[in-house]
Amino acid sequence: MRAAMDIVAEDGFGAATTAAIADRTGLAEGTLYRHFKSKDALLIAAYRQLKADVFERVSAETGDSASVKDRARAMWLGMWNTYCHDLPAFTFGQRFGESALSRQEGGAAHERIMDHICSIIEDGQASGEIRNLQRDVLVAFFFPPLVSMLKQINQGKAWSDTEINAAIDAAWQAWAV
Amino acid sequence: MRAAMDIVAEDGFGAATTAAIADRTGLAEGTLYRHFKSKDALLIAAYRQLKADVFERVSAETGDSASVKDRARAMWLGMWNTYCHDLPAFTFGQRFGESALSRQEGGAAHERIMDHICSIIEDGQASGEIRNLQRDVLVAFFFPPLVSMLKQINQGKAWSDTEINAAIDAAWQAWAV
DNA sequence: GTCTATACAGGGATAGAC
DNA sequence: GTCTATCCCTGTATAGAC
Repeated sequence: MRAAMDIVAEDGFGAATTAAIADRTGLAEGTLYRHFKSKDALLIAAYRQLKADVFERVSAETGDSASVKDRARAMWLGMWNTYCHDLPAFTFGQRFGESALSRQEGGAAHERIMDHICSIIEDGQASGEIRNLQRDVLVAFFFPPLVSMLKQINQGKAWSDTEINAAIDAAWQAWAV
Repeated sequence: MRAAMDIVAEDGFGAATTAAIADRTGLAEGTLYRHFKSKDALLIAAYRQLKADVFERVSAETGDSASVKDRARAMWLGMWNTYCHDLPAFTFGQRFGESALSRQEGGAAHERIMDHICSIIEDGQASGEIRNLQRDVLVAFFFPPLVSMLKQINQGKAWSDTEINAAIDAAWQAWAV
C-alpha cells in the first residue's frame, strides 16, 4: 500500500501498475494477489487506511475542551501537519479522489473527518460565533484552501508560519459572524 | 476533444481510450491520428482550449470599471456560471489537473486566469480594501471554495442563490481588512 | 479525410512449484 | 508466503487502401 501511494504521488495513477508496485515492495507481482484480491482493492485499501490514519491524528489533537475557535485552529493545524509530514499520502489522496476508483470507494472513508469539522461548526453556530450558513458552504472555506496550500508545497512552495497563521485567520473570518 | 472531455468526466481518465473517444465521435480510431499526434496530445489540446475558453468568458464579464469588490464578485460568478453550464468540462479540468499529463502541460493554460485574479487582488491591496497577505494565500480562498462547491453539484447538490451569495460574501470576508 | 486491418507492447491476473 | 511462468486481453499507434 505504501509503495502504491508513493508511485501514484510521484507519477500518477497510470504509473501504478502491478509491476511497478511489486517492484518497489521487492515482492513478485503474483505475490500481491495473495494479499489483495485485485489492484483496485489494493488502492482502495490504501486510501481507506490513509483516511483512517488522518482521522485518528486529527481527532486526537482536537480536544473537546477548548473554545470553538481553538478547536477549528487545532483541526486545521492537525491536518496541515499530518499531511506535511507525508506529502505523498496527501497527493495520493487527491489523485484518488479524482480517479474512477473514488466512486467505487463510496466516500465513507472521508465521512468521519467531515463529521468532525461539522461538529465544530455546529457548536460555533450554537454559540453564535459562526454564521448561520449551510454547512457545506462553510466547509468549502476550510478544507479546500488548506488543500490548495498543501498542493503548492509539492510545487516547491515553502510557507512561513506567518502565512499559515494568516490562512487560519482568513478561514475564521470567512466563518465568523 | 469534446468526446474525450465527456468520457473523462463520466468515467475517469482510464476510460478515455482511443477506442472510446473514436466511438463517441463516430470516427474510426485511426482517424484520430490524422488530427492529433497522440492521445496525450489530444487531451492536452482539449485542456488548453478549455482553459482558454474559460479565460475568454471570465475576462469578458469582469469589467475594469467597477469596484474591486464588484470585480471579484463578477469573476466568481463568471467562473461559476461558465462551469455550471458545462460541468463535464469542469470535471475534466479537475481530473486533468491530477493526472500525469498535467506536468507535461506545464500549467501555462491556467496562468492567464491566475493573472486575472491577481490583478484584482493587487488593486484591492493598493486601495486598502484587501489584506496585505501573500497572493497565494488569498487566492486559496477564492478558487478552491468555488471549485469545491462546483464539485458537489456533480454529486447532486443544488445551490440556492442565497448560498451562492453567501459564498461570495464569505470569500470577501476572508480577503477584507 | 476517413476507413480497415494489423502490429506491438504492456497490464492484470492465475497456476502451480517451492 | 513467495516466486516463476504464462495466459489473455486491451490499448496505442501505424500502414495502406479508398
